[in-house]
Amino acid sequence: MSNSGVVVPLNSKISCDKCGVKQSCLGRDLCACEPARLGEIKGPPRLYRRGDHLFRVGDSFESLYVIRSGAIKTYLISEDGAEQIIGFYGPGETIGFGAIANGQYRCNATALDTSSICKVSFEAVSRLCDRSPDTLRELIRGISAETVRLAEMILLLGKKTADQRVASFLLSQSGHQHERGYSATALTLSMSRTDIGRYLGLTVETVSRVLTRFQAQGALTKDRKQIRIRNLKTLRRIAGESGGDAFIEPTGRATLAS
Amino acid sequence: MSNSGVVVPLNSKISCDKCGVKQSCLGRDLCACEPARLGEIKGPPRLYRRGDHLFRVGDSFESLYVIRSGAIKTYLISEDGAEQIIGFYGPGETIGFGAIANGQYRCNATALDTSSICKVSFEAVSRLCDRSPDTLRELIRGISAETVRLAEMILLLGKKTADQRVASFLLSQSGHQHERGYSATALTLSMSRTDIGRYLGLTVETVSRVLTRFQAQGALTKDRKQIRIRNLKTLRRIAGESGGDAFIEPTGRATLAS
DNA sequence: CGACAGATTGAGAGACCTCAACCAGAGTGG
DNA sequence: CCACTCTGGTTGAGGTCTCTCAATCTGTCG
Repeated sequence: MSNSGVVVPLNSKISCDKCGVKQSCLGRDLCACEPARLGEIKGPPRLYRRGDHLFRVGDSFESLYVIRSGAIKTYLISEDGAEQIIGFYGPGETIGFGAIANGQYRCNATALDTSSICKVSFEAVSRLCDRSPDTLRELIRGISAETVRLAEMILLLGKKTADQRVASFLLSQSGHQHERGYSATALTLSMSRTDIGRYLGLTVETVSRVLTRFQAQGALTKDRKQIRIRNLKTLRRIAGESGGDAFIEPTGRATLAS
Repeated sequence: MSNSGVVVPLNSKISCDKCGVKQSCLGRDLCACEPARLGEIKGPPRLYRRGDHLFRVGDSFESLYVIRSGAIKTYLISEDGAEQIIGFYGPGETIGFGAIANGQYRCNATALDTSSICKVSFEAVSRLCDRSPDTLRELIRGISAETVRLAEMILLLGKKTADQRVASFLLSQSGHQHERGYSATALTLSMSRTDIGRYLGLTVETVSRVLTRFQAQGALTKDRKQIRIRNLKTLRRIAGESGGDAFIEPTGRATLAS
């Protein structure tokens, strides 16, 4: 796109050097290798507002998107109009991998919050890969990791109860926030209850009820999008993760410590 | 299938030239580029019997596996021991992508039938990628396509009814068989009802009941693993695919033609 | 303040699961 | 050849987890 920075209050001259997510950005070496053509291969971070779309199913594929800040969801729409969220993504993560295969984006991507996103030309990344094995390895590892995440999502949707799904989701959020240097127990969710449901294959009401029950059981406290985990071990046990003194009643629903 | 007509005693000298799936095999150019080291980078096809494992979760990653013939399933085991099948794979398909990210296989893979499989050293493929952009593109496209398939699976598990799941599954099988030059309506399933259930997030009983109902409705006839699709359009409508004169009752279950 | 979207809570319904019995075909061994 | 076993598939009855429908509540925004 343009380097002129009209749309965006962000400084178009922001250097990749100082970017907070550069260590996980596929474009980082592009800056070093082809600084003169930077504008061509990797636009300046653009700002998306809540609800803005990065791309939609069927859009022709040009770029991967690297998230500098904010939160993005990707989703599919079923024939009868229902929305299934495929993933929530945050700073440092890259989206758009599915489009590589056939030149079209295969899901929709929209901002959950105001987000700063770098568009990275896939053509440029490909070129870079020819010379930089590191970049190539990073790209392939990124897509590979995504397949693992999706497979685990399939396990969750295919086999887990509502309690397990919500607990797993919270633990996952906790992990991500922790990785990014935030508290592992004081979560600030960027998505609505509705979106949590659309992600976990549950209705809003079920999500709400489960959270309420978790709160009643002392596993967490909640206030809108602020979730404070009070008992990580309990959540782990409910989620069915090992390491949480896992104990699942043979008959079904996970039980809390008596 | 086999070039020589003999199923078992595979000749280690089998040439990639004559391989039936060479057009979709990542290793195909390895033969041409490094024929002298072929045995090192790409073993001869090995035969796996029903139930044999190609790899398990946690095994250290060395190779991708290209299916020459037969059928493979990949699966995960949940904390409480339930098996969720992630995918069924047939001739020409490559598995093991998830292991690239962190050097360990992240799912289990086992043969559903006697299968002929080529192990392709990932290290060798990587090396080849440095010189062959085509191979690289193929590798990346393969993984990318897998993320798309997994995302669609998530949509199925998160949003679809048992009827829709089974219908989608049958249509998918139909498509694959058709691609491979077989009938699109006379299906020979390589997996058990139990495995279909483990794939679709349903119990065996539900799968069985749905198939029985489809048969009663004239959409198909079944005999063990032989499924003959009698009305493709009806199946498409049930699956909720466009192009099948889609009509879904607002309240829920898809209806058949009256 | 009124309108509105998001979240919560309740009551009832339904799709799928669980438990259980029964059946069919493929081996196995006497 | 015929029990016998065993695995996989089908069918039935009943239970329940989650959904649907609906009402209420809360914080936000104009």
